[in-house]
Amino acid sequence: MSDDRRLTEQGTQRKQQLLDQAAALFAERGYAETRVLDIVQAAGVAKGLFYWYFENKEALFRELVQLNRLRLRQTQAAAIDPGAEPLMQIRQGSEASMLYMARFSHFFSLLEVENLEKRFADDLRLGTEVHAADVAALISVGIDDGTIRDESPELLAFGVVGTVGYYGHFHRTGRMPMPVEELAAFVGRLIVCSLASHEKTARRVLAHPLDPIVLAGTATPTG
Amino acid sequence: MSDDRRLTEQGTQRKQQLLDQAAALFAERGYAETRVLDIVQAAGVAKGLFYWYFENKEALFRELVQLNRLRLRQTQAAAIDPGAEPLMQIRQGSEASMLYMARFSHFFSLLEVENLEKRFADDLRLGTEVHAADVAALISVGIDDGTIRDESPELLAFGVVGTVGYYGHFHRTGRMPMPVEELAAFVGRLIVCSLASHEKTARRVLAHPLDPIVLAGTATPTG
Amino acid sequence: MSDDRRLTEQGTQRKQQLLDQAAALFAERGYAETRVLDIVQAAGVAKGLFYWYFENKEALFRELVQLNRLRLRQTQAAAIDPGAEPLMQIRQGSEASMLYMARFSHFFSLLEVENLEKRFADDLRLGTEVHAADVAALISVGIDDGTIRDESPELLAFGVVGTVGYYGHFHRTGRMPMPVEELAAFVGRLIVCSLASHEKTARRVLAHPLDPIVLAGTATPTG
Amino acid sequence: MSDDRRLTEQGTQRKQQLLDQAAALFAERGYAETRVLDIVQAAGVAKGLFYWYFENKEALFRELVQLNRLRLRQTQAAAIDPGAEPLMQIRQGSEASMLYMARFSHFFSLLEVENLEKRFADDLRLGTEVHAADVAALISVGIDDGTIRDESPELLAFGVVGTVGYYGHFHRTGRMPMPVEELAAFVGRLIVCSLASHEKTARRVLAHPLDPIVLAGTATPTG
DNA sequence: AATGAATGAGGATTCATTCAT
DNA sequence: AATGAATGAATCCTCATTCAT
Repeated sequence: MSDDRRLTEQGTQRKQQLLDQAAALFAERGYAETRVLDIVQAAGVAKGLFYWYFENKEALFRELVQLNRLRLRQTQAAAIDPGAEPLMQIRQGSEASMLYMARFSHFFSLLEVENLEKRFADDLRLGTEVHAADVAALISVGIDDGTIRDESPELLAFGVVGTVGYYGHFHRTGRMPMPVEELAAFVGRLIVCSLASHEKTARRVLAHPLDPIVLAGTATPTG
Repeated sequence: MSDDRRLTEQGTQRKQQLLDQAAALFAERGYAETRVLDIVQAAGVAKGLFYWYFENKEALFRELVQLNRLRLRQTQAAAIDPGAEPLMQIRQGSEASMLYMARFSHFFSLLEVENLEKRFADDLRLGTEVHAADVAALISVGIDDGTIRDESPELLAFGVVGTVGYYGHFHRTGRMPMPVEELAAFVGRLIVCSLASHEKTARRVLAHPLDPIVLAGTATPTG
Repeated sequence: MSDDRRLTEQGTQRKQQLLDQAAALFAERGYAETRVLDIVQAAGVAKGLFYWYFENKEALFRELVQLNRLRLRQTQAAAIDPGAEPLMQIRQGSEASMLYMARFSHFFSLLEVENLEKRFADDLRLGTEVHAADVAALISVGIDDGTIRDESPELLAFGVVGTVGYYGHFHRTGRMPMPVEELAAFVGRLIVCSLASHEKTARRVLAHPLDPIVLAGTATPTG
Repeated sequence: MSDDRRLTEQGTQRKQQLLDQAAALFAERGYAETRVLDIVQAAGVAKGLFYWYFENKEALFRELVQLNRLRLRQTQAAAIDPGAEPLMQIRQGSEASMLYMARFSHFFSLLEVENLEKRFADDLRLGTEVHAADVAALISVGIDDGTIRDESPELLAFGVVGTVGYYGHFHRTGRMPMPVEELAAFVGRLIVCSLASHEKTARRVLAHPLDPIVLAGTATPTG
C-alpha cells in the first residue's frame, strides 16, 4: 500500500474484514503472537492482499486503536447528561465505559498492550490521557461546589480512569462472573464513593438508576 | 542448563546480574522486544552463557516474576499490623505496595505483561489473585464489623488491587510528578474512602500517619 | 497482452507514454529497482493496464533497447559522409553518437545494463557489436590506405566504441561540465589521434569542423 | 551482526570464504540476482551465519568493493616507476590495471554495477574518480613538458580510465580472444598514442617493454 | 481500454537455541 | 564457566502477474 487510495465498495468491506479478524486475533493471542499470515488466513485471502490495504502490521494496529478510541468517546458522550451534577456525569461516563469495554472487549484488550509494546505507548496513552483530562475537569467543578473531596483533580481523575480500566480488565479475563450491567453499576457506585465529599452526596447521586446506555458502532460486525 | 545445579559464588552473582539486566530491559521495552542477545550484551557476557544459567528466555522471565512476587508479599506482611482494624490493614498494605512498586518499578512492570503474553497469564495472574484474596478476607471482616460498605468483598478487593496497580503504572510511566511517599499516602486515602461505610470511619483510619515502611530485598544490588 | 494487436490512436500514445516513463525510471534507478508499479504510477494509470500493452516488464525493456538501437544507427548513418576518408567517417560517427547519447541519455543508459542483468546481455551486446563491426570495417580500409595505425582493426574498433560509451557515461553521470557539442568534438579529436598513423593525417582530418548533426526521432515526445 | 566484533582465526576464514563466494556469484549472475541463500549454500553454511559476519547483503557488497579498490591501487602503485616520464607512468599504470582486472575479473565486474544499483553509485564512482585524478595530475605534467597534447587534463584522464575500463569489460565478456598480456600491451599503446603530442614521443615511450607487473593480493584464494 | 483487487512465489532478516572448544 | 560460531525455523514484506468487472 502506498497512500490513501480510493477503495471500491468491495474494497472497503475487505479492509473492514481484515480489521475485524486482526482485532479478534490480537485480542485472543496478542499482537506479537499474531502473524500477518494468521490474519489473512482468517479472512480467507492471500498474504499479499494485506499490503494492499495496510502499510504493514503496525499500521493496522494503529488504525484499530484509533477507531476504538473514537467509538469509546462517542459512547461516553452519548451517556453523559451535560446538565447533571459533576459526580453524576462521572458516574454516567464510567458506567458507559464499562459497558463499552465489555461489549467490545476484543478491541479493548488492545489498549492494554501499553507496556509490552513501547512503540505503541504514545498512541495508547493518548486514550487514557484524554479521558483523564475530561474527568479532571468535572472533578474540579465538583470540588468547587463541595460535592467532591478536596484532593488533586488530576490524581483523582487517574483513579477513575484506572478503576474503570482495571474492572474492565478483570472482566475480560473472566474474573467477574456476573452480568456486565451489574458490574458497571458496581463500578459506578465505587467511583462515586471514592470521590464524594460526604455520605449524603454519594447517596443522592446513587439514588436513582441511570438511563439505558447506547453503545456506538454496534451495527457493524466489527463491534 | 539442565537442572538446578549448585552455583559458585561468582556464578550466583553472574546469574543475578543477568536477572537484573533482563528485568530492566523487559521493563523498558517489553518481553518480546527484548532479545537474549540484548540481555547478555547488557551484562557484558557471551550469548552462550545465558543458557548456562537459564533453561531459556521464558524460564528467566518466570524466575523474575516469582522473585518479585515473593518480595512484594514480604513487604506487605512487614507493613501490616495484624492487630489493627481491617481498613487500616488494607491501607497499610496498599501504601506498602505502592512504595514497593515505585522502588522496584522495573521488576514490577512485569506484572503488567498479562495481556500480551497469554502463556504467562497464569503466572502473572497468580500474584494479583493471591493479593486480592487476602484483601477480600480483610474486607469481609470489615463488613461484618460495619466499618466497610456492604458490597461483594471479592469485587471490592479487586478494586483495591486495581487501584494500587493503576497508580503504580501511572507512576512508572511518569505521569505522577510527585514524591512516591505522597502518592502512596494519596492512594491509601482513596482506597479508605472508597471502602469505608461511613465518613467517621474513614476519618478515624486516616487520622494518624503510618509507621515507616521497610521494603524487602533492598540490600541486594538487584532491588 | 497476447500478440501484436492493432492499437488505436490513443492506445499508441498510451504505450509510448509508458515506454517513456519506463525509460526515464530505468535510467534513473536501474532496471531491477524500477517496479511495474512505479512505471504505471508515473504514467498515472492503473497497474493492470501495463499488461494490456506489454507482455511483461522484460518485454518492455527489450522493446526499449531495440527502439533505441535503431535510432542511434539512423543518427550515425545520417551523420556519416560515405565519400569521406575512413578516419573522417569514424570521427563523424563518433561525434554523432555522443550527441545522440546526450540527447537521449535516459534511453541510452539502458545499454550499460549489460553486466547486472545477464539475461539482457545478448540484446544489449548486439548494439555495440554491430557498431564495432562497422567501425572495424572502416578501420581496415584506413589501415590499407595507410591513414590508420597498423593494429588489429577489431581491437581498435572496440576502443572507439568504448571511448564513445565511456564519455557518454561520464556525461550522463554529471562529470563533464561542458556543452555536449564541445565534449563531442573533444571525443572526435581523441579518437582520431588514437587511430591516426601519422600526425599530419590527424591534423588533416581534424582541420575542418563537421556538418551539423541531425538526430533521429527528435520529433516524438519520447525522444 | 551488530558491530565490529573480534573474530577468531576460524571466523576470519569463514568470513573470507563468504566474501569469496559472494564475489564469484555477483560476478556470475549479478548482485540482485544473487540471493543470500545462494551465497551461504555455496559456502556450505546455514543462512543465519551470514548475518553473524555481515550486517546485510549490501554491507557485504560494499566491503567487497572497498577491498578490490584497495588492491587495484596497490597494484598500480607497484607498477609505476616514479622516476619515469608522465606518459610512461600512465602507460605502466594502465597496463597494470588491465592485468589486475583480468586476473580478478570476477571482483572487477562489481565495479560495473554502477548504473543498475544507484545506491552503490558513490562507492563505485570513488574508484574511478580517484584514479582519474591521479592520471590527470600526470597529464598536467606531461602537457607542461610538451610530451602530451594540450587538452583538458581532466577530460583526457577520463579517457584513460575509460579505455582501461572498457577493454577490461570487453575482455571479461569474452570478446578479446587473446592473452591478457598482449591486450594490456595493446591498451598501453593505444593510450600512449591518444595522448602523445608528437609521433616521436609516442615512439620513445613505447620503445622498450615494461618490467613484469606484480599483482597485489595474489596469495589468497580470494584473488 | 481501464481499473481496483487478488494471488503467491520468493527473498531478506531475526533470533532463540545448540555446539565445539 | 565462558566464548564465538553455527543452525534453521519463523516471519515480514515485495512485487510481477493475473483476474473480474
